[in-house]
Amino acid sequence: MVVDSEVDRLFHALADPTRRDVLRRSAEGELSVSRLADGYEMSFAAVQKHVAVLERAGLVTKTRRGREQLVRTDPAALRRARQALDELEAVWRDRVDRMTDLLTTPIQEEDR
Amino acid sequence: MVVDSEVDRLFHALADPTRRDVLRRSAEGELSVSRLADGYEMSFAAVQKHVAVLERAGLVTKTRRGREQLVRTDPAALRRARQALDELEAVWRDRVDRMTDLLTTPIQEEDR
DNA sequence: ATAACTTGCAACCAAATGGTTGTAGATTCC
DNA sequence: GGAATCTACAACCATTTGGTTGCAAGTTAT
Repeated sequence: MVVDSEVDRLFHALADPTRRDVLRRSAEGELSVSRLADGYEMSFAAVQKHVAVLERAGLVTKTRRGREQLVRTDPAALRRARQALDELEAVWRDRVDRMTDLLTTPIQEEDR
Repeated sequence: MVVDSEVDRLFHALADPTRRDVLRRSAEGELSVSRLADGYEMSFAAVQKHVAVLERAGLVTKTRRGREQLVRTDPAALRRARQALDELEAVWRDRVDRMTDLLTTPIQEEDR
C-alpha cells in the first residue's frame, strides 16, 4: 500500500501541464535546471519551483555535475502513481465481479 | 491523446484523500451526497464541493432519485488518468529502449 | 399543510499555489 | 583574480483552494 500523503504529493505534482512537460523532457534525457528553464516562458525561479514540487513527490531526482544540477525522472514514482490508480479501479472491479456472481452463480442447496 | 486541461482536472481531483475516499465509497455502491457526507468530519457543504470537483473531472456522475442525488464513479475516467500516466511512462521506456539498442545492436556496414 | 430531508449556491475566511524580483553562494572560464 | 553561469532561497503578490455558515428551493412523509 502507498501512504496517503505520498499519493497526495504525486497527483498534485502531476496536475500541472508544465510539470508534466518537465517530466517528459527529463525522461527523454538528463537536463540541468537551466536548460529545462530555457524551454518555458516563465522565469527560472518558477521552473525551479516546479522541479522542487516534482522532487518532493519523488518523481525526479537531482544529481550535481559541476555547477549544474541534472534532473532525472524516477520511473518507480510513476509506477507508484499507477498503483494508486489501480487500487481505486480494483474497488470498482470487485463490485462488478460481485454483481456478476449474483447473476450467474447457480443457487446451491446450502445457500437457501 | 487526452487534452491537457482534462488531465489537470483529473489529477487535481485525485490529489486529495477525501476525494479519493469518496471515489472508493461510491465505487462500492451508489450513495447519495448526504449519505457520503455522513462519513466525514467536515460539513455537508464541504463534501458537496468535493463531489463537485470529482464531477467536473468526470470521475463521478450524479443521477437524481427523488430528493436525493446518487453519486456513481465513472471507471472510464480512471482509465483516462491511467492512460495519461502510461503516456508519460512510454517516453521514459522509449529512451531506455533506444539506449539498449545502442548497446546491443551489432554495428552494420551502412552505419559507419 | 406543514415539517423534515436533501441539495445547491452565495458570501466569507485562512492557507496554499504559482508566479514575480532580488540577493547570495558555488563553480567554471579567461 | 574577476566575470559569467548556475542554483537556492527569501519576500512579495494575486488567485485558487478547502473549509465554514446561512439561506432558498424541491421532494417526501405525517
